[in-house]
Amino acid sequence: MTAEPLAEALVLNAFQVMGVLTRTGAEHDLSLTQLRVLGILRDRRLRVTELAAYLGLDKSTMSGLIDRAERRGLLARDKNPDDRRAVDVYITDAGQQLAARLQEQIQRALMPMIDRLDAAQQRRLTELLDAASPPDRTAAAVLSPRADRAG
Amino acid sequence: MTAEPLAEALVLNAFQVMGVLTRTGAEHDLSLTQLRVLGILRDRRLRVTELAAYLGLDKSTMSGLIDRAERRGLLARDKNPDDRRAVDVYITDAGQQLAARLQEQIQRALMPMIDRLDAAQQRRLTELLDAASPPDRTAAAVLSPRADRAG
DNA sequence: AGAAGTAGTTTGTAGTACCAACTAAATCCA
DNA sequence: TGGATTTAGTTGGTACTACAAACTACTTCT
Repeated sequence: MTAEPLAEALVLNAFQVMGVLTRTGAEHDLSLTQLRVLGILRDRRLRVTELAAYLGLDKSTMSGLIDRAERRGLLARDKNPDDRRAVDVYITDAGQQLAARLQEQIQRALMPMIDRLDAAQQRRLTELLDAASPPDRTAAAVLSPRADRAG
Repeated sequence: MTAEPLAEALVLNAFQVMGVLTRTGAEHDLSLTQLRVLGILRDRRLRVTELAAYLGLDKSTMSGLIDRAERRGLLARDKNPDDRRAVDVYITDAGQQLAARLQEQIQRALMPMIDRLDAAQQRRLTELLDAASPPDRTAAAVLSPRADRAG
């Protein structure tokens, strides 16, 4: 009782969307985190620590995450020429292709939800979600590159 | 291009909400999954396999999850009297209290998002999210008990 | 130049999640 | 009825995720 119904709806909705992301990732043997990494690096080259900051993870966690993605040929490391302690991480062509395929697939998988609304409702929902979103740059891009610039 | 902006908004929003849930859970040493288990069992007593089905997890995963929650005194097991192969899982008083506290905390943590909208917008967003949600009973309750009955 | 700080990796531990193999109990069927 | 099959749950093995602490290499500060 007195439960904030919008909070309820947001949480329920988030679980549904995360379910889509998790299942889509799983089809390609990617965890949610790996999905985010791929999405973030789609249009950026970042240092290990920057990447960790985007994801809110420890740098030691990033090391392993990058190792495994690198072994799969999705990401690669480069020594940073300006600061020789630093390591830049970037997405490979194979990673780029996979990211594009994931984007399509995620959009397709979200269509059942989207199609329950007519065009006007879709526009309105988009507006309201955008309005509710704090301008938070740690919220990772997962679909289009630059998604997190929109906030 | 041709990127579905609503898909984008839904994903971004989902990450923001999941961030809140993850952080709130972490404050109490609960993973997202444990959070969901607690939410689901708030008003239900389920067998291990039913619980696994709700969460989309393997029953062997459930065993471990329940073990750890039981060790912490949040859940308990009971032999099912009707089917002696089956094991019922239920929430303890301590678990119930923790779940209530989590609900409050999650709602509070979502307020920054909610407060960006005025009352009419909040109502509208709730309606649209509900309208977009497929009537999916595997989408778990996390806040109020019975959240998943609303769909 | 030496001290302090920063970037990233490595190591160790715990939790999550799967699959395959197993035990115990229920159901099927013949 | 009584053995074969199916179902419920646990156990054991493996891989990934994540953190903290310790460590190396490099940079920056004084």
